[in-house]
Amino acid sequence: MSTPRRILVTSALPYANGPIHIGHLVEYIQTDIWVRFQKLRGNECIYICADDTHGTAIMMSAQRTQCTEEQWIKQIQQEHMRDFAGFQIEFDNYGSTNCPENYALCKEFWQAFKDAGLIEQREVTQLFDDQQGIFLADRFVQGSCPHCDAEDQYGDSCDQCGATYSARELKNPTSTLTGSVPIEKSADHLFIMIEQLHEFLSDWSQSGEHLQTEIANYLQGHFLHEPLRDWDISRPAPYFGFEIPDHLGHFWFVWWDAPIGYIASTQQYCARTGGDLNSWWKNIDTEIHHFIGKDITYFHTLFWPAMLKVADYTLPTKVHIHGFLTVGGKKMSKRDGTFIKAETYLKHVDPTYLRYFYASKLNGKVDDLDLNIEEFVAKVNSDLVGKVVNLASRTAKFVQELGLATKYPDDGGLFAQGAAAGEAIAEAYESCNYNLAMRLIMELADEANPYVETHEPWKLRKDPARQDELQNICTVAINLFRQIIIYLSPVLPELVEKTESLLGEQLNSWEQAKIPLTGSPVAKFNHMLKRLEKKDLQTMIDETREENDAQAADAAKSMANPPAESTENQPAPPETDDAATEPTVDHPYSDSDQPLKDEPLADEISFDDFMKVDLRVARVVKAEHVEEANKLLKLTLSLGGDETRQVFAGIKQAYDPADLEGRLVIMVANLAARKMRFGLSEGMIAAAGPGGEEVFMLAIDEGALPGQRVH
RNA sequence: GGGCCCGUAGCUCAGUUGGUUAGAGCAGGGGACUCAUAAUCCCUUUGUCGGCGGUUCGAGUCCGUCCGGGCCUACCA
Repeated sequence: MSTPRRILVTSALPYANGPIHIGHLVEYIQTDIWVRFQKLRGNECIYICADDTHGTAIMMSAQRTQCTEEQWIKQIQQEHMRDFAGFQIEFDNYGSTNCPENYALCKEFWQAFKDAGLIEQREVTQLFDDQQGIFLADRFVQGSCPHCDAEDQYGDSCDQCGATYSARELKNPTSTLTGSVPIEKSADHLFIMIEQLHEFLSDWSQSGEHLQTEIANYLQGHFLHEPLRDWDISRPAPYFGFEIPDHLGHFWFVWWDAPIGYIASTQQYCARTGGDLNSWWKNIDTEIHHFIGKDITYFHTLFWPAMLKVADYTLPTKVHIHGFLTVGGKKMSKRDGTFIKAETYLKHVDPTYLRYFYASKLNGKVDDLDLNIEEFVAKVNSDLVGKVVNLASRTAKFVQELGLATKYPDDGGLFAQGAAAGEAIAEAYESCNYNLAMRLIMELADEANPYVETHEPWKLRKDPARQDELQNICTVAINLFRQIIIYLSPVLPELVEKTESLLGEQLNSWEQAKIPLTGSPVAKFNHMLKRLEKKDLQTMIDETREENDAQAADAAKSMANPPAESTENQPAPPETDDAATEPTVDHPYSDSDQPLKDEPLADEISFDDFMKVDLRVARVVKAEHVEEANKLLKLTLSLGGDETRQVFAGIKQAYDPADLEGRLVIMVANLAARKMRFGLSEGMIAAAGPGGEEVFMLAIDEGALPGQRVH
């Protein structure tokens, strides 16, 4: 065997502003599997992580719950660690970016940048919330677009006309924190002139060794083709973070200290275990592997390598970037109950299932991966229960008294074949192509079950003269099972423990899959894995929905000072920053979900589909009762000029014709005419509501003209 | 508008440096078994490999183009 590799592995630091959900878990499970695999192979490997604890959002959360930031992040960290443990994610050290080790390292990196002459001071004018005493990041300001006057736009760009601008250009700006009108205020900021590292970053990122090709292309296309912009690395007080020693009153931006937290957490690991930090972070013989989501790519592939380079630390061997989780083909959503917290999942469903399912979907690419409920159930039950566990469950009890044969019997080469497959499976794990690894392993299970089938141990059992034969058959079956469990052990640690109890043997090395187990006793077989029931998943989803409803109700109660909360980050691990975090203000209204239940959303359409519908502003020039009709009014609509349409609208119980004449409505102008009992209807009026008296027509703001199209 | 990724059986996907009649699992259909968690085993149906054009003796695999899906980013690439 080759000499053991020395490998340091990290997952992105989860932001200490919200709970872990199943989207986060894609990454932590992916990483945990990789780490367990490396350890199983005999490599020296440590898994390092920590909570990311600094920044404005944390400050706001602490304020809202009326505790100190330290109290807040401590509690969140405990929740995070509890949830990770629940999913059998095993860190060698789990720290916090808010620790003395991290501060010291931040200073060291800072000094290196100063020595290299890469820091520059400049004055920046920003909007400032006087009431809160805080500078406002773009996403914390709302106002009207300076170009098209669209209302309620954020401070960076307009989602109506697409214009980009600075927050200071917004008309009638308000702070989303307090609702007050922000003022302009200047402050000094410190910038890193990262352009000076351009050549290094091009070489490093384009070498083909460290990044997936699509990521390298992305960096080239978006950043490296032009001079790199200076990086604003400081934030003026108040800010929850580390104060910059030689610029008191200013703090390092959270993205400075967050990745350095990887090193700080390693340092804690070394202190605890008597190791040497430099042997991990300043040693070209140590591999460094970062696992991250695609949302934080450029922090880890541009800024972070630059920081390591300047401070003279080892550069990452590989940055493994994964996509987001979708559920049922759609983004996770609170409304659908698919925004499932780790905690909620664990109340209803075995974590083993999710670990296996993610493993079966992960392929080492940046593609998003989908959790489909039906597929989830089918895969887990068919593969794990039906194929793998079944092997033990159908044979173990036959040899409970006999134990395993002392000599491994002739099995027609099955075990040897499984042993030979080990290298291909290992390669698949190594390259994060777990999907392939799972397929290769299941092929082995597909060979093993027919073996049992054709040798019919249940018949031999009844014949006292053929007990040796029975023992041999079961020895083979149990060994094939054991081999499969070893290969699956990075994914399913719990199943390994159960197998260890069954066989009275520690399974902790990949090599064990090459040598059959013989002559040892077999314990009483206990159920290893329940079948996954769809109804358990449904219960979990229902509960998630209820949690969200309750949360919305709470938010409505405490709407006096709407908090800026950012727990709704996309599935990927949200190490976060002011710009990347979308502080989705949980809106204060608690509208019922009934209308959507009554009439679920229609299938998605393309833009072109939408454009087929020609909606027009029209003026009601005449409105009359239709005597024999219960629901209909006969309207004459003008599209301007001589263009008029006769439309029968089912709004009789809701509107008095006299009130309608003269007002503007929205009509579907290109709908095929329809012959009705009372005449021809040449279009429809746009309105909402269940019907009867509850019909509400669309109104349009002053200034719109009949005939104008609605876009 | 630009960039990247993707488009193979009903579903999830494999298809190695282009090479013979395109595969697996699941689902579906038929049969067998009863040790096992209504698990297992055997047999079995299905594909204009998104469309078109090109290179080649030969293309799912290379090139061009178009259509469709996703993501990223914008009057910069």
